Amino acid sequence: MSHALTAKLNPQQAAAVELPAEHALILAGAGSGKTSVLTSRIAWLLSTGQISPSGLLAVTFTNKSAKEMLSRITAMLPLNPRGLWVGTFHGLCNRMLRLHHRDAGLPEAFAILDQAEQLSAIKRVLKLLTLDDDQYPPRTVQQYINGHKENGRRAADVEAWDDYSRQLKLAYEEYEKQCNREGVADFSELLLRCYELLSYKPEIRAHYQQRFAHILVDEFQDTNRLQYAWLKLLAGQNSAIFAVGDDDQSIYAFRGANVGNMIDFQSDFLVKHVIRLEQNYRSHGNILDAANAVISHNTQRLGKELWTQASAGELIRVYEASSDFEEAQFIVEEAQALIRDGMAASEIAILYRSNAQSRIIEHALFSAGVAYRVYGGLRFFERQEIKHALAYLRLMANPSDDNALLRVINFPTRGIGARSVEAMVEKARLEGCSLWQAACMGAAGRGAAALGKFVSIIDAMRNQIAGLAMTDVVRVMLELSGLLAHYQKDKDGEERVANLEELVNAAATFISEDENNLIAFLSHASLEAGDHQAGEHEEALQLMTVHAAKGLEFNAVFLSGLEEGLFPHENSSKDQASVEEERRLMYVAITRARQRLYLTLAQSRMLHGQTRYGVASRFLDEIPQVLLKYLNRGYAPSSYSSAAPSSFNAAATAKPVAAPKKSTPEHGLAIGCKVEHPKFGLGVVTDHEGGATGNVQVNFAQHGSKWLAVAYAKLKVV
DNA sequence: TGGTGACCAATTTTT
DNA sequence: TTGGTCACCA
Repeated sequence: MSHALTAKLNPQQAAAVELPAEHALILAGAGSGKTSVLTSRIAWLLSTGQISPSGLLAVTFTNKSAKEMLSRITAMLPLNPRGLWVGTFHGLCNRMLRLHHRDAGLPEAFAILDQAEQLSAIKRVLKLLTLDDDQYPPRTVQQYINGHKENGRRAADVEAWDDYSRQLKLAYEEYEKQCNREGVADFSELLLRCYELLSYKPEIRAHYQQRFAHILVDEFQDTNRLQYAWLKLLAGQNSAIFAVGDDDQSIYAFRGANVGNMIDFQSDFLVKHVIRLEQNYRSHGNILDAANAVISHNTQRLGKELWTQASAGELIRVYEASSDFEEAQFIVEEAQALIRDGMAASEIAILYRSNAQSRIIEHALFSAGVAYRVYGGLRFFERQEIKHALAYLRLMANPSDDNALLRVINFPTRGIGARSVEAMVEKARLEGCSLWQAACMGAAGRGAAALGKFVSIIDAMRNQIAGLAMTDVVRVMLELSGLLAHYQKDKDGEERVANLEELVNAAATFISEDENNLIAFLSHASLEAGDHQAGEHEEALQLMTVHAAKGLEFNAVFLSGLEEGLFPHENSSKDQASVEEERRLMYVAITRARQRLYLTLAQSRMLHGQTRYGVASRFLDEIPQVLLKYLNRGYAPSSYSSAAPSSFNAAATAKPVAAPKKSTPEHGLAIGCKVEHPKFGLGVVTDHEGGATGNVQVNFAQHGSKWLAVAYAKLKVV
């Protein structure tokens, strides 16, 4: 068995998989088969009978990688995934806290606040303390609180020397109290609370320490201090931690990731086994050479150099555009050439340092009629209508969830205005009770009837759902709350109604894979906000930030905006540490490409409404010239057409490509063009979103402005 | 109670 | 340039 598992691995990978049950650090370079090693290790441990499934804990950062790991393991071995402790840090902490909620000092039905909900909870605290928004911006306070939690500090542990920090500390204290009163936990609370559970309850700690003989950690370079401390508590005398990570891909310091954990791990745990996975299975040689060259400029490294058995491949193409507009044009036409040559659009990525850069590229793509998909944006459980629905569900599960109550008390509107809410908040404060209890006591004056109605709606919901399946719980809620009716009445509510129906479906599928339980469903909704965007598997160009591209790979990658101030970003070019982080980001970007890499920059760029003239990024200079091929040497072309898009088949000499079509999109729907709709008549295209498969906004002469789906609306260019 | 205009700030983001 | 927030008004 063990032979079969390691047969496909290289010697370093195999060595890692078959390490003895001792602490180990695996330095896994980009594209070195990290996930295979992690899952093979698990499969090896289980199949050789060294541990039972219950003795294993594997932790990741994202649900995506947790799912990936789980599906790979269950593909190798017949296991019930539900019995396995494989999940995200937050997911596993939540699981532990649910099991021991009493010992953790949490109500059974505690709700999980996401970032946005935490922010509104903090705003309430600041209002209560009458702290000025300008001096104490809610976002700053949020960072302050999370920062302390991620370093294991409760409000009581925080030092305050001056008035300002005393106020912040006070806000933290009050926020803690509020969360406890309402029975809610934010994301960092899940970790901190679980950490405290393990440290204050020796018998629980001992139980898990004994149980988890093997703890495997993915993306170890991304762990923060608290996550590291949690791992340290969880690992007992007989546990072995198998940490996999890459210090060169540490790009999340800004949200608390501490690469230093890799060094601390080695000394704290007296790690004997450090294995480097340096053979890369993804990229051609030139791309790896460029990546190695760039990252070698960093001083703080554990040291690692990627190599490949693959050929050198093509040179890295550099294109210097005269403007951001022209840069976008170049990328689009070049990408079209690649697609024409047979490359799948979904195998082509356009990367940028900051989201703002996507606009102009999207515009160019749209004008050319090329399908594309932008990563980022709202996720399913973050949509307004879904948030409202979830708030009702949460209120049903836990009436003292004031956050949830405030969100829906007057949505759909039922005549409970700001003053009534204000009065209720004041009442709750005086009585020291929840808003729900205050609401139940009724109100004086005109607001009384409306408030009574709200209370009876919630009561009715709670009475009706007893014994119902999750889907029906959601249905009842949608009916009684009036949410569904509200959006059905709304002329632009079609999509929202569809999303609410999708929520019913989500509840249905949830039952099949988990227990039929409102609380579990709500946790699931908070911890897994869902897909970033629909149409993930559609054939389209992939647009995303370099951060979002981590972990992904593409046949061809366009890395745009290689200018000082953009990449490295100007906010990160002052001190060495942040430049090194930017350089790691560059390293991540380069190593996304399998076969072809384009580096593009623009001499002028529209930034904050002003034209800026940039200088080439220092990272460009850090790549050996021999690896680069300038597509427009001698630059400053008025039009990029001087550089003919080159064929994807590297051996072939660039074949002549048709002269670039200027603003003649294949579907003909560029902004400003006149169209005719069978029902609405004549109009002008004024805006668009989502590419050729997305929507266009048309201002119709007779019927005003409307958003229409390109694919369905029978628009004719006139 | 929702809509409008002034004003300001402006990486990267998972859970 | 864009987007978000906020005060003010019908």
